[in-house]
Amino acid sequence: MARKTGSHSEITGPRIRAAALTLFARNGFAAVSMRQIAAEVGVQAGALYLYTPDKETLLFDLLKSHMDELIATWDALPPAATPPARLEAFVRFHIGFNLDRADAVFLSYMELRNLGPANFATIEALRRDYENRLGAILHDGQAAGDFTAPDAKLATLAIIAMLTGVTTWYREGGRLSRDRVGDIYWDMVRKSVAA
Amino acid sequence: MARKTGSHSEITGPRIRAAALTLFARNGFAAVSMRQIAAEVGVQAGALYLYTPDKETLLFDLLKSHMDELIATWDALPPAATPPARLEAFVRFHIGFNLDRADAVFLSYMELRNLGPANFATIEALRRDYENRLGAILHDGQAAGDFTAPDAKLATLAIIAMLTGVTTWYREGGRLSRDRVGDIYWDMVRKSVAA
DNA sequence: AGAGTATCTGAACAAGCGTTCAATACAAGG
DNA sequence: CCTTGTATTGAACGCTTGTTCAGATACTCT
Repeated sequence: MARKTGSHSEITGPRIRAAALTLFARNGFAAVSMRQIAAEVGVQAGALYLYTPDKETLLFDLLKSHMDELIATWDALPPAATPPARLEAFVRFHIGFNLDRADAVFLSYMELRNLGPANFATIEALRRDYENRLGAILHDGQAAGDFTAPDAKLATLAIIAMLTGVTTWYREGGRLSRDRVGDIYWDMVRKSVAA
Repeated sequence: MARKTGSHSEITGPRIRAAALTLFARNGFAAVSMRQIAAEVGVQAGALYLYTPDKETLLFDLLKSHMDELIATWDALPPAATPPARLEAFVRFHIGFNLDRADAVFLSYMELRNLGPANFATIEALRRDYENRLGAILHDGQAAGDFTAPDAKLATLAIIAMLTGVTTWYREGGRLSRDRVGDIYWDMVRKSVAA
């Protein structure tokens, strides 16, 4: 027997990626087997190879599309007028976007080491690309006298680390709403680079 | 044949832990085999079980002794007089200690999921213990009017995430010295919770 | 109705996994 | 020199791994 009723490529493909994302984030790339992913989708392991050439590429595609979407979504937002307004927008955007995709964020920061050199370089470049958008805001604000960061590059990395950390503890329905978390972090970021 | 010349338990044990720490941090817990660890030490896989009951316990022992040492080292420092001085000491201590143990720090934040529930709870409790030391500083400073953090708990997590992030990019012999990094981060932290 | 194609199964492959254990080699003490 | 105990080997255990592929099924188009 083969081919279940009503099964289609356009359905199975996304389901495989979704299952892989969740399982990789929860258990780690190396700890998850192709058979586990297949079972989650309700399919045999062999069928996965209709959708990915191998396991590493499956991970890479997840990371790459996450980074692409992160950058594209930010770039699609209308830029605010002043550097402080742009910084506030960045803080709120980064927290909100990452909270919606906690699994992908965790993967992006933890499983890069399972990529081959070429794939690793691709994801690293995208990450730098994104960080540079924050770097540019800080640079512009410095030039305009809005900010005083002793080192723009370090401030970029420090702020991103701080914001990304939200995904490790935030729980929906907890003590604080997303907006409130955004308010508090914006207050800290604003002051940390204040002139 | 068995037992190489001059090999002793007091030497092999630490070497196993050191090799496991490096390999786990570099490749991930699940991706590293007992045979790889043994090979790194120059021993057969079976010999590892003279020093650990199983693979998970090996990981747990690494994480536990790291957390114990982190807390003990901080507690052994003479407490500074005022909350701002204590905060500065914490910032510089956390960066310095973690830079010396980048592998262990990475493990502590990434491989908790490979622990069973009991071991997981133990490490989590130690982490909270450590975070509470920063929380107490912020609380005291708030009461004394030195700081204005909108939410002490969030400020704690934000600052720790920011400081721990240093280990992901700092390279010895790079553009900035450790002290300079400490200066810059202290400046940002100080302002972020300023009254 | 029949042909063709896309989708999936189920078994197989060699390799590697964590772990156990009898046999063995060495070091130390008497 | 001989015994005792510790440290280690090397083979073996049953199981799982990523990946391949011939064959079977269901859908689509003519």
